[in-house]
Amino acid sequence: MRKTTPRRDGEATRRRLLDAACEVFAEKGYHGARLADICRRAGANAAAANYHFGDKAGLYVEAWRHAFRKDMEEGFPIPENLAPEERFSQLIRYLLRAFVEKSRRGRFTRLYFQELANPTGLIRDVLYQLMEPRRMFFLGLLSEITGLRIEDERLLFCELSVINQCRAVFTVRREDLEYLLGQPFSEELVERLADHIVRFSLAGLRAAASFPAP
Amino acid sequence: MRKTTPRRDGEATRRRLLDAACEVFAEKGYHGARLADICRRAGANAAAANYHFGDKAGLYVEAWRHAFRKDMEEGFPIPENLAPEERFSQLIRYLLRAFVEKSRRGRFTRLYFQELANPTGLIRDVLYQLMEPRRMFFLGLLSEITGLRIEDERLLFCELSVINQCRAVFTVRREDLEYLLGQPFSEELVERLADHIVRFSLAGLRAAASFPAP
Amino acid sequence: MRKTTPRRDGEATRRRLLDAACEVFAEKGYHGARLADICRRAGANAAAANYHFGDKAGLYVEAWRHAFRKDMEEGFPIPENLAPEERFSQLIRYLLRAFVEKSRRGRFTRLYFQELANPTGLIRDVLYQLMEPRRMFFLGLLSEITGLRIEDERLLFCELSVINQCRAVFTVRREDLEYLLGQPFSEELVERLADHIVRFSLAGLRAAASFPAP
Amino acid sequence: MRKTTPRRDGEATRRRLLDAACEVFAEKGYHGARLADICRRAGANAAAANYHFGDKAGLYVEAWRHAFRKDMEEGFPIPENLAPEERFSQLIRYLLRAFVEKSRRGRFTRLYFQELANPTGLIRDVLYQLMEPRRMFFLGLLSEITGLRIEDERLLFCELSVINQCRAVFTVRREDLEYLLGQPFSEELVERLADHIVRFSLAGLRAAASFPAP
DNA sequence: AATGAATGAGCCTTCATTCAT
DNA sequence: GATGAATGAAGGCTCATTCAT
Repeated sequence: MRKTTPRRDGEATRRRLLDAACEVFAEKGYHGARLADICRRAGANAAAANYHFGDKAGLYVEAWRHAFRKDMEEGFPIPENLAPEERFSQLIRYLLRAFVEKSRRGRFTRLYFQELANPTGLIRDVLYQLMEPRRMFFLGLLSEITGLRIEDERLLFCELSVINQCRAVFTVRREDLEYLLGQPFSEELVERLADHIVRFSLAGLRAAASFPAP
Repeated sequence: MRKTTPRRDGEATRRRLLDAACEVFAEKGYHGARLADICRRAGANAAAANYHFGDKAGLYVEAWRHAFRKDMEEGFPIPENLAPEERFSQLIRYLLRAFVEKSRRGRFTRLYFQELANPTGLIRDVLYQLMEPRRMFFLGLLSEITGLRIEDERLLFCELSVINQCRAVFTVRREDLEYLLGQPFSEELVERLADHIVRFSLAGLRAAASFPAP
Repeated sequence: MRKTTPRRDGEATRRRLLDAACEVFAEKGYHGARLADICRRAGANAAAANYHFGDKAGLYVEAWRHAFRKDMEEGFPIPENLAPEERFSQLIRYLLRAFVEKSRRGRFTRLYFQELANPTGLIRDVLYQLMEPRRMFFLGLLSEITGLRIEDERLLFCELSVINQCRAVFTVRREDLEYLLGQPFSEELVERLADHIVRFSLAGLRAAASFPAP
Repeated sequence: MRKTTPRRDGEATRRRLLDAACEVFAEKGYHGARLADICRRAGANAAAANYHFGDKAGLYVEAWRHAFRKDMEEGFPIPENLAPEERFSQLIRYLLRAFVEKSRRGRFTRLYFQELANPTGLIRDVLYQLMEPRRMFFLGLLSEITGLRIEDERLLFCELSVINQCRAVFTVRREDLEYLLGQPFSEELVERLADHIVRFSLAGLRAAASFPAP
């Protein structure tokens, strides 16, 4: 059900701006993005962004919230009754597929990795606070697999190892990836890469867990 | 053999510019770096960079060559008679230490990871051609460990997995890293992280190798 | 008699806008004042000012009329049976106190001196025509004291001398005043300054009167 | 004597910019002045100001220094062997004449009163520190005349009274002045006004001095 | 009567680049 | 060989104003 009368179309413009901002920020990063581009893509005046969001930084933060909110509503579509390794496997696939998808969720994930690659510091609060549940979900999963406690440095190292393997797919230019792998980019390639990361990481996790704590 | 009389001290200025460029590009990335900063740090006029290298892109490419050349002359200081796993271990440590070091080699490594994080496309040739021997050295090592051939997709995936684990240290902001790991940054932390990556990756490599080819 | 039914509460909004405009214009001057600030302070939409008054200049003129009307209704609360020197003394004190007061009259006086400091030319008519009675009152007082006729250049010079001594209090930044006088601002300070201006000016008036006309 | 080779004409441009800045700032005040106007009037590119002075604020400060330096070099051309009242008289005339003059000194004085009318806070240091000798000169003169010590509040009040009488001439619009005085502006008018201020003030000074300290 | 939304003109500033010396 | 000087393009932002409802 929609509102009977979406107050004029301010809401619509705002949304178009946010959508455009997500796309452009995800594509070019914060500094690379041009406010004019975003407004043009949203079919709005160059001052529209400032009207709705105060300034570029404000738009960036709201774009994050926008992308994140949509994403969170969906949640991880992972059955809870599976073995942790299987859930891990599905999670990795889920993450990597987001890269290929043109969906809103893909956009969010790219936005996320852009911020990781070039931190602006603008959304530290949003990033940390809103990501915390996701991160805890992920750490919990790793904890189940390894038997290590969440505070254990070894577990946190593992988190880094897994996450950073995934990051590559989002931050390397497609043509560089193609060069490195010696084949054209394809959805199947991403699937096989996801398989690899799962195998590689599950073995790594076990090895890390079997090692004595520092 | 050198030229008998390097014209005036143009050579010296040029070198200072290259050194400064390496530092600044490594620190801020291509787009974040300001030509004026580089020239100031080199103790040269703001127009010096353009005079010597044509434009910003030219300076960037030459800075790469400069950093790379210096780095290559030194080569990997890894004894060849060790077991491949041990050489792998030393290599990872060598890479990560470069992050902490203020040395020229540290600068190069940071430059490298900056380009990975924000590819400019400007140094594709330099990157690929000049990196090839390094990359082959690394792939050869992985091949020795896994028994997989260099063309094998599984091996290339492994390369990605290992490299990208190392990338984090260079591209994540120090404060974010401290947040994620829940402890202050220190050289010892980097050492333990290197240990982790070695263990995690060696297990991952074995797992990847034991899997049937696609 | 009022209109029986002031259309809706348009009248109320209009008045709130005028009040807010007086305050902000008095505080920041014409160019320093932001239409948005005024509307916000009036609890109205940013377009309200233009709706009611056409544009910024229109609002300014009306704000003047508004402030002035209120002020005039009250009139100078100075007993007419006192000696002219005593009335002069009370008038000066009355003016300077307006600076300290948060009252409507204080607001008007600040508005007035703002216009003197940075003439906009927008309210020349209002300023001259509406101020004329006040000015005549003041000139009459000076005439009584000096015995000079109102058209006498010497009297007009005296008017300038007295008025401009008062201006300082309104147009100098409080911290500058504190610097110049070497003491913190206080109501007592203003009282003593008023005393000084009265003494200084009465002596000056006499001297001016005793001088031969040019 | 000039430098043999004024390095290119950078110095010249810089001076033209400063001259233009003095004029425009003196005319419109800091906020009213447009950087573009200044550069255009100096026959320079719109970015030239930023090249030479960093930003608008920097240009403003330097314009002050520029105007002030020239002014200071000349100094007050007042014979020291005259009676204090006579020196006072000459000083007041000197100040007011500056308004009429199109000379550099006139420009400086207008700049000064602009800042008084609309303090930017940017040149507080310049204003206070560099003005201090002038102010001390003036206070010393008032002290000689009144016999009051420089710290005496009564003397400081007198300073305000005299200075603020002079301010009017600089901050009131010429047409307003003509309206108030009922005659066209002329150099002779300014001379007579100066005479008046001298007489008015000397009487006021004596009166203030004869009054008991608070 | 009043407002949310949108716009466009104009401003300051940054930065790579060019030119004359 | 090197530089001081200067420039133009472009970006973000502010603010009064207008439009449709």
